[in-house]
Amino acid sequence: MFSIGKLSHRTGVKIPTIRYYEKIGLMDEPGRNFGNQRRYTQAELERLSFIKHARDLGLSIASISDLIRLHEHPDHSCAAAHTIAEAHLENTRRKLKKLRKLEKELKRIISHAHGDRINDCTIIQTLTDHRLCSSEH
Amino acid sequence: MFSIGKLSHRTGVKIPTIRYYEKIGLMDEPGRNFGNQRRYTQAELERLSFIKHARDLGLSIASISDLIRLHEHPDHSCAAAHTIAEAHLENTRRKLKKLRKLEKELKRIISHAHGDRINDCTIIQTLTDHRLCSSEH
DNA sequence: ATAAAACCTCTAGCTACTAGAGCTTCAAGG
DNA sequence: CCTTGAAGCTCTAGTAGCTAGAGGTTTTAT
Repeated sequence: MFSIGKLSHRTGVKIPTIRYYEKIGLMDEPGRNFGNQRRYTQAELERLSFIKHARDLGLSIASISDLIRLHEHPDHSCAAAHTIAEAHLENTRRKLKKLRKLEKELKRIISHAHGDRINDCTIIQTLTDHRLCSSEH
Repeated sequence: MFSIGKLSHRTGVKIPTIRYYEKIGLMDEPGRNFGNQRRYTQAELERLSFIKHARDLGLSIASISDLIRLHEHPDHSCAAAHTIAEAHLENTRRKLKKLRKLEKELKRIISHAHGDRINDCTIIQTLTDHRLCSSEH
């Protein structure tokens, strides 16, 4: 049995976050001791690790919720889990693509590659006038 | 003079968002016509374009607010604008780095590269047990 | 016995919007 | 001039995923 503090320490999930997960139903309500403090089982620790791990990988709470539901069905469909993960990978790739573009554009703006003089504050100029941008974004 | 609808159309910023920007002070309160409807000037259109562009590049409202303040000071410091942009580029790069790691890890989990059998639902397994991960994340 | 650390609940705040209700004003056609 | 539909108005509440703070109780260690 773990106190919420121990659980937090073991998983790296902050205490208020654990209580928040409980509130939104991502974690089940744990048992309580005589003083009304939460006591967690090993299974609950594992559940929280799962959540933490998935969050670290960028999955939304909704997706994690789905995964947990799949996990709890003894005849759970791996294909469905696969689909969720693939969708998230796709999502991650889209974000990557966008970020790469942004990085490029920011780099260009900062290095005032398109200007002649140094001190015209090309940063503000470029931001004001979209036509000064090299590419769509 | 532009109505809020025209402004929205020209900049690509949604009407409720424009009103939101006004509420938080990012856009100044515009003039009104006799029927109490907002009328925007060319300068206000440019301001909104600036904001839109900066948001598209991923800058936070707070940073944009800072940039606008710099912009409004006639003796504005380009160095300060540079600093804000650089900080944001740094930020973007950090995110990129993290996303790249996530993508790699997701790909690995999905292709169950580490498992032998196909149908153990390695996705859920791996998520439950961090030790099955290849790298830190 | 006492003091500090850990726990409890509850509310409100954060970012950056978005949606909806219920109302008023504007612009164009008849 | 009147009507009708589009566009505008304000206000509140909701979204994701937490985080912070107030004000109280329980546990733990000395």
